[in-house]
Amino acid sequence: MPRLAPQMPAVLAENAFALFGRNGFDAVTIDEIAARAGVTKGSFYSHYKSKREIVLAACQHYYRAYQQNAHRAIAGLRDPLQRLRAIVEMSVRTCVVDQSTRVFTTEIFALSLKDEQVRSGWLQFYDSVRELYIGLLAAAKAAGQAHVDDPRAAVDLMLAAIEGVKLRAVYEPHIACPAEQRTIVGGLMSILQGQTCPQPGNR
Amino acid sequence: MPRLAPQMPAVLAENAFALFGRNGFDAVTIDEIAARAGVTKGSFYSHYKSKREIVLAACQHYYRAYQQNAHRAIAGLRDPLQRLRAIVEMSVRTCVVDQSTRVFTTEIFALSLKDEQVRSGWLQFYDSVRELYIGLLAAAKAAGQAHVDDPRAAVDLMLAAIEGVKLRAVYEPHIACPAEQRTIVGGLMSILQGQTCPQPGNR
DNA sequence: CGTTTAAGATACTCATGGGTATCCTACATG
DNA sequence: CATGTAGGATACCCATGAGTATCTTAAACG
Repeated sequence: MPRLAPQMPAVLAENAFALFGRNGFDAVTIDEIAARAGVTKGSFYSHYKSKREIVLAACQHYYRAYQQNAHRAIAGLRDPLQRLRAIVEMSVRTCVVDQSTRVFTTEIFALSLKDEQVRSGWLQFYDSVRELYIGLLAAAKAAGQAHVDDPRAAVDLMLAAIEGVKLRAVYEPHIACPAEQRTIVGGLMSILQGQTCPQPGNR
Repeated sequence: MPRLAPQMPAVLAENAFALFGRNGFDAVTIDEIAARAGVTKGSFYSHYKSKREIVLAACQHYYRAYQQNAHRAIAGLRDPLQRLRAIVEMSVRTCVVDQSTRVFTTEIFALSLKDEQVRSGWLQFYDSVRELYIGLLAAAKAAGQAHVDDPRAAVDLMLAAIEGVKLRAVYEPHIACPAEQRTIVGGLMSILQGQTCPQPGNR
């Protein structure tokens, strides 16, 4: 084992993620990824054996970062409804407001239409997120803070709405402003809680 | 003006749409589009001057088809709530169930991240759809069939949910089954009507 | 202190596909 | 019936970027 490089695969994956999130998968070349990580194409291929592999690695990088954010967001909170709201707010903040995340996930959708492994990776990630939400919602319901019949259906619909809002943000960047964010979080929470639906400004 | 070809641009656009909806923009070559329309690349370029132009034409083709479907769906109906429900059902049917539409719109999202004209075209389309929904919802509200405070916000959230459901359908094809469709339509309607939220099976 | 080994650099190959140059052909017109 | 014109066909160019072959270098190890 020669020089300095056990962390090189991770460094490449991070840089690939950053570039993919700015320009999309196709527009980013191996040379760019390698250059951004401070190496050349030759050594890139001694860590990853194809472009597809670095794409998969970048996806894993994203999934891990999301999970960390999620658990950090609810770490200090005890109240079930507060925990639910905190994670919804975190999702809106990172998924909707951050341009790079929007681009990256949009690319994942496009690619997963053609690549089974990308698709199954996303599905696994999505399932874990869904289960997390269902658990939080069930706890809120048990505490009498939500009145929805079928937590699973409510979570599915709410997650769908988040994805849709994310797409809309591509076209209407004003969604990123705090007031809009609050409206969105309110609408999403009302889907989860199962009462008075999208009425802006229900805190 | 020589032979038979005033309809050639439209023929090319239709065939391009079909291929794009199956394989995505990048994977489809000009040769394929031309061949499917019964001509060769040379004559393709006498109708469209770049690949980008045929993509834009295919988008217009899609937008027009959607509008036609929408107005056909509500043509014979008088009751405001029925009209609203009919168009939601149509959207779920064509957007969520049809694989080709899913692929095509996903590609539009990915491309509009990079192409201003694609983005503004979609935005215009989206606005017209939104206004249509808002009008229908306002009518339903006036008839006492919906109780939402802000129809615009409700429509935005509902449309976001449709987009999200469409993406989910890529990963979970069982969404296409009639029972799931009914659940989804029910959830979407409850967002619009502004009462008891996602409870499966509310007709 | 040489030998091994793998990270890294350099310089290629080569398939792909968008775009173009050019020729052909049929129809409309005078 | 000649001629101009535009749709259509054929053959080509060429930029791009993934992947590879091969050389170099420095750390680890006996």
